[in-house]
Amino acid sequence: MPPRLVRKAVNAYHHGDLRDALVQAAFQEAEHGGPEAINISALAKKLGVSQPAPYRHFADREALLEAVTAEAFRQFNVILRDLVDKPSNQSKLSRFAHAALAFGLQRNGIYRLMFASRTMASAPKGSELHKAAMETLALLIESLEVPPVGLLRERQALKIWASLHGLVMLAEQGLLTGHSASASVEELVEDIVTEAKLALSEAMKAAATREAR
Amino acid sequence: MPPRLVRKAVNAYHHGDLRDALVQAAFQEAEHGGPEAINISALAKKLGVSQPAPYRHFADREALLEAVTAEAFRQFNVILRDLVDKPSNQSKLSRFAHAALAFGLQRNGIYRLMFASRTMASAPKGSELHKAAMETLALLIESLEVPPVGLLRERQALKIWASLHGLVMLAEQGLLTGHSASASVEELVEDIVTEAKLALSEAMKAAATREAR
DNA sequence: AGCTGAAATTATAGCATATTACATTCGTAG
DNA sequence: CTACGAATGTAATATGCTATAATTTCAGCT
Repeated sequence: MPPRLVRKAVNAYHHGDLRDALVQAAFQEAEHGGPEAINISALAKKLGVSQPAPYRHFADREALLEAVTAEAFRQFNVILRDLVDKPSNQSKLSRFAHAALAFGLQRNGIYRLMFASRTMASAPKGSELHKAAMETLALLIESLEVPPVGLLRERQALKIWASLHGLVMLAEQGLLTGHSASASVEELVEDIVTEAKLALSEAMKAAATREAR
Repeated sequence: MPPRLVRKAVNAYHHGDLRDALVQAAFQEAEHGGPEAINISALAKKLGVSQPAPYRHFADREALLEAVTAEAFRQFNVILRDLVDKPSNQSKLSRFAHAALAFGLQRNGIYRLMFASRTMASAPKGSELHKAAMETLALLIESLEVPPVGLLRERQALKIWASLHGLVMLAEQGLLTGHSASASVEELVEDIVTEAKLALSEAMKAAATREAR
């Protein structure tokens, strides 16, 4: 990220830092209504500038969404980083999982922007956005608290990530309320964590055995 | 579904069965470009009717999407049903998983319509759409090939569904390509199936023990 | 033959994205 | 301290899509 100079200029004509204001305002909109709720015209009106003004800072709507998504990942990663670093009697993985779930469910609009819009999908592999998402994965891997053994950790992490992400998505879509009284999402997450730990230790054992041959 | 009478009338003014034609055409569009690609005006032009004509059959764009999504679930369920019924030397679950993954990746646009658009999320619990989705879950449960023990099957099924779904979504978003040469999606699915079977048999054993006390 | 309702049509409103041409301000080099 | 160019804003406008209103066409019934 280029460290965009923040200008203090507060006068009628020049906004001062429209770019940042747009990202913040768009973030708020997405928080409630998801990606669809981000409306350039409405944002411009809200910030007291003309409709075309935002286009001075973003090539198109998609570019704004990209910036907002990057900001979202930054916030998400900060939450997870704090949580992985903080000592606790629960396992790091368990805390990671529940935090990710909570974020996904409570900050639903933002989550969809991050993981269920075309924005991420069209972000090239080396982009800031993609790197931010990979940072999330790195945090998950760290939360596994096992030494690197080949690609084993990465692989387990991907499966856990998929599980958690899928759970959030299905819950959002109202698809978890199976036939009768079904398990709560929280219980399912706890299950996932437990099973993942089991699978991980099994895999580590197997790897150690192969090593010792 | 009411069995909508299909009118043969083929004349310049009345289309004959515009409703169905719209659903089919919209399905095709979604297949390539996803939900966003469904454009009422364009569909009308393509089918040779005026722009407002579709509104005779669908209250708004969302209603059309809903119908297309229902059709998508119908097709998905047919595929899965065939596959679960057909005898094979692989496990039903394994075939289910790979088929679901293939559908999700190859028929990406349709899959997003089904699982990653607001359409499903806003479908009420008793709606045709919701029931169609629950049918998918029922098929997954069936593919587990275990007797019903409390809500154990359902719970496991939900976790597997979440894993598979999450995997498809992450793959679509280009988020599975971890650091170095990462595992292929197919391998991850196979892992998931294996771990699920293990967890399931463990859970069954535990349940049997509780029972015997 | 004429009535009626379903299914179209034409015309039009409204809104959002985006572009173009013009205006204003800011920082800075002379 | 002033002139100038880059940055940032405005006004006006084109385009595209959703949606509604008023009107027309046509098939089937009586």
